[in-house]
Amino acid sequence: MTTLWERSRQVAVQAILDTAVRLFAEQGYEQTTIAQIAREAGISQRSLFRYFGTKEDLVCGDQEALGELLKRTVEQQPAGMSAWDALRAGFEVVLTANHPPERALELSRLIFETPSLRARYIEKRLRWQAELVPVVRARLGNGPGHPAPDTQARAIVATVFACIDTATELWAGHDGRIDLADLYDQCLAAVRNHG
Amino acid sequence: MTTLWERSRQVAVQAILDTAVRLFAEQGYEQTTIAQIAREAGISQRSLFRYFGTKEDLVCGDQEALGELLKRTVEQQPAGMSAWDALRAGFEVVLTANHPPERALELSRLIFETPSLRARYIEKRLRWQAELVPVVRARLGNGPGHPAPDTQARAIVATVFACIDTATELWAGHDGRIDLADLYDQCLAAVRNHG
DNA sequence: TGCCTTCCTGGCAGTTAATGCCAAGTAGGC
DNA sequence: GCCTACTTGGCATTAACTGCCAGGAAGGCA
Repeated sequence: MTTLWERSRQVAVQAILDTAVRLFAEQGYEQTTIAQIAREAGISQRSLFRYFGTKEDLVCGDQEALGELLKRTVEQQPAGMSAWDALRAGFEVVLTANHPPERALELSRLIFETPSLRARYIEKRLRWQAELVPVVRARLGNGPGHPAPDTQARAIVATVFACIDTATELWAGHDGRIDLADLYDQCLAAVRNHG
Repeated sequence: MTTLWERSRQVAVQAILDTAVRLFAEQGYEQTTIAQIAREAGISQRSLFRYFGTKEDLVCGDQEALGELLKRTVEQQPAGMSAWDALRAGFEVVLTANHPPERALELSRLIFETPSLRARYIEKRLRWQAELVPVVRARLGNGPGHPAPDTQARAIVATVFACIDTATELWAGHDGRIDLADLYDQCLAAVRNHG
């Protein structure tokens, strides 16, 4: 059994992560080098790259797990529920499963104020966005005219993520004082309510 | 007058661009090095970096000009026009001002299949998005209840770009056989038409 | 306890993108 | 024909990665 290895690996990952996030917050992402993180975390540069494939993964590495959770949650919503409501439910679950709010806020700020990081983050997200499309498509086709369900599903997923992104940016801008789910609802309402 | 300089610069830029895009198409983006492009274009590596700040700019470098055009076009739409229609008009203008379709298709495919390129592209797009928000906000406030116009404007802009992105990806996937503007309209309809 | 397999770790060298610096060249004004 | 402005290319350097190899620790087995 590799239990000990796994456990010490977890500890190491957490220690590196804490060091990295602290340094990023102190001196900015671009100004912090891998060498410095490795030194302060007491690990070799080479091993750091084995834990985290890239520097960006230090910030947005665990997005994959959240993407998986989102997909599963949306799938498990009752069959009658609309695609929009199912996605909204999934978003809610991911929110509660995420980092503690303080840390999430710190990470969000870092991502939003570092253009290259933000772009990478969105790019990663786009990958699991694609996996969500078939799940959403399964909830369409009820309406009378349902032209090009694939196009429809992609557009819906893309829009939901655009709103999540916008809401998160506003949330970080307000230092987390406004409820994130409320902001998301406002964004979606601005888009879907015809004026 | 720096006319001669400007002109020879234009020529040089085009020659480098052609070389780069050809090599990217032949052997892929990651597999092509700056050294190779410089060598085949008959220019020093140092100068190449002066023409194009980064390797990514060889592919999505002229996006800035399009962003400017988009913003100006949206601004100049008649005052009564809704934000959605103004953005749609801007999109249309950008489409016609873009590369010839064949080249645009090649570039789009390259961007969508190369993660680092796509990230860079997103990063650039996020910048115009931010600049468009005040322009769009100026077209709101007409409705009866207009809560948080900033949130509203951001959500609208983000959604429009999400639909542009989705439409472009579908367009590239269909080898440009389906009209891009039509795809965009379908995406937006899927989002805004309550079912 | 001693050996062996397996996996992890660190160091070293090398690649690639990107930046700063400085010397050499070239266009245009006087 | 000189002087200034601007460009170009070569050199050195940095930072993110990657491949390779030697050394070491964990766990199984006699």
